[in-house]
Amino acid sequence: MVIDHAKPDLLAALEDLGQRMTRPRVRLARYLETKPEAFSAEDVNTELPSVGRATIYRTLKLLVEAGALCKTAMPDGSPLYKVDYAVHHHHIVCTSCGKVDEFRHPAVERMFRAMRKEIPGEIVGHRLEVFVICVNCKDARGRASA
Amino acid sequence: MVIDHAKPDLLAALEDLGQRMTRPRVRLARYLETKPEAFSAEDVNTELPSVGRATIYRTLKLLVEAGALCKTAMPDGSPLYKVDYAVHHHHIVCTSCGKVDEFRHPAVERMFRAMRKEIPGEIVGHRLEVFVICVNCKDARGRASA
DNA sequence: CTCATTGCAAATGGTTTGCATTGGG
DNA sequence: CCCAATGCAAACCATTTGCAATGAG
Repeated sequence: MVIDHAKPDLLAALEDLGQRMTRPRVRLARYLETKPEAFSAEDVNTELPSVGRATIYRTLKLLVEAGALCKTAMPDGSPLYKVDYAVHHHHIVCTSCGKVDEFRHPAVERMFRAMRKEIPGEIVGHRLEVFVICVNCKDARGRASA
Repeated sequence: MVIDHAKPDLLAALEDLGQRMTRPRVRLARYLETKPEAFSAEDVNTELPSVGRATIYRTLKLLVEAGALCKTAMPDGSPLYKVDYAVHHHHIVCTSCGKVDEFRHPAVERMFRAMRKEIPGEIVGHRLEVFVICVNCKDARGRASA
């Protein structure tokens, strides 16, 4: 059910939006494509000092609009970005290490179909996140307290 | 499926947490109990000038911990509070007027049960919001463009 | 009385903006 | 060339915090 990674193409996504291929954007795209894990805007700002903070925020927003990146959030609401590997999915966020996995499950689609029929008004979107302590973090705890 | 309102008791919730019943807290609780709709912390700060901003933020946090208030968010992530009327539920947020309804649906519980079996790691929480254009807003649009 | 709580005002921190400069097409 | 895009620094703004004064138990 957890979805395997596929190759993203962030530059193509920007091109689709009719955006110019500037040097900072290419740098950002290349950098993000190497990132298997979720990250915050500030992470990028720290790890990619050759691109200005404003450009990072502006480009992340573009990439989310383009559907190449998705924006989740920790339980406290602080935003988390992740390169988008699957068409339609939701997120499993480890509250301990911040790792984000994508998942898809028939029960989820079933649920939304059922709700669509019964909720008054027009459904325009949704947000679904599952918070976990991932197996790695769980193991680490076991070891620490042993 | 949309849940009907019942009477909340915010003061009791604070008492359960072993908190003192101070004047500002009583004022806040009374005020919130009259609010049928969702609100932001800043809304309260504006509409209840007799209570300091810091106390408002501190008390809202307490009430969320106590389970008397729940914290949702708009699609852009800006937080929204709402008096909690049902035991376990999720939210339908109108992106046009900000109205928040509570709902509960067997398909939702089924979905989480199914996921619990298949997700690696221990599930510690979740977030589910459905964004809609509510019937009122839809009507208003129809009238405007007619 | 004592210590939790308050309220102010200042600090914080992530995000956005104004504007002169740069560089892609 | 021209205008979109950049980068810096300042502005923003919701939220948090330090601390002296207050008041609940």
